[in-house]
Amino acid sequence: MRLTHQREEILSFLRSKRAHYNAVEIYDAVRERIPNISLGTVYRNLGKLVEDGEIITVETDNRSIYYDGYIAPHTHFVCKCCSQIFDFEEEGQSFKSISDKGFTIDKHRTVLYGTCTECNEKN
Amino acid sequence: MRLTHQREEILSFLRSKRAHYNAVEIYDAVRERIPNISLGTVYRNLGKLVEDGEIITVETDNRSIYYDGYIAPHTHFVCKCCSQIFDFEEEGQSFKSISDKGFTIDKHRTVLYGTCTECNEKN
DNA sequence: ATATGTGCAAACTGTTTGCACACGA
DNA sequence: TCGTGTGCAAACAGTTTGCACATAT
Repeated sequence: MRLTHQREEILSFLRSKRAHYNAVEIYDAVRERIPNISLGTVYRNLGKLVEDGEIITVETDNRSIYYDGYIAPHTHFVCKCCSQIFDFEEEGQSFKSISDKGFTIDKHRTVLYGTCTECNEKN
Repeated sequence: MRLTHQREEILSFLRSKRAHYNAVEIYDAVRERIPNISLGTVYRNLGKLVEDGEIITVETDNRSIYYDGYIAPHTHFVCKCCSQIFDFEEEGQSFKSISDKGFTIDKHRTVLYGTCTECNEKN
C-alpha cells in the first residue's frame, strides 16, 4: 500500500478525532487541506484502510457507513434523535451502566463477521 | 395498521423461515403468491413491520438490509465467503462456543440504538 | 520504470416517493 | 365512506468504476 498524500490526510483526520464520520463528511474535512481531492478517492482509500485494518466501519440503520479511526474493540450507541454515535467500552449483554448515564436503549444488535464452518472446510 | 393481503404474506413468509432475507428476496418469494405485488409495497411493508416490532433488521457490511422474522434477541454471524447469515443464542463477549463449532471470527460489532442523555433531557 | 493511485464523470444499486387508483375497517 | 395501502415509474442517495493521467517507490 503506497503512502499517498490523500491517504495520509484521510487517516490522520480519522485518527485525530474520537468520533464517527461518513464518506462525505471525511471528504469535506480533507478537502480543506487537499482542495481538489475527489470523493471517489476518499471512498477508495476508506476501502483500503478498512481492508488493512487501519480503521473500522460502523454499520447503522442509517443509509451511510460510518468510519472510525479508533480500532480497539468497543460498543457503539446510535441516537435515533440526533443521530450522533457514542462510544462505550462496555461489552456483553449488560448495558446497565449505559442506561444509568441517561441513555435509553431501544434495541441492541450484535453481528459477527468471519468464515463459517462449511466454507472453512472447503478451503 | 390495516391487515392487507400483501402485508400478511410478507409477514407469514418471514415467520415461516428461520433465515434472513433482503427486500428483493422477499419480493421474489411473495410474488409466487401475489404475482403483481410491487417492490415498493414490499419496502413499505417491511418498514412498517419493523416500526411495529413484528420483524427485525440485520445491518451487515453488505449493501442491503436483511429482515428477520425471529425477533427474540440473538447474535448474527455473517460469512464473508458464502454471505449466509447464521443465528446464535450466545451473547456477550465470549464467542468461544461459536469458534468451537468451526466458525472463524474476524470481527465483532455491537451497536445499540436508542435515545441519548441529551435528547432525553430535551423531551 | 512501473505498478498503484488519482480526478472526473458516468454508471450502478438499494431504497424512497408522488401519483392516481383500490381496498379494508 | 374514508383513511390507509397499492402498483407503477421516476427520483434519490450512497457508492463504485472506467478512463486517461499522475505519482510513489
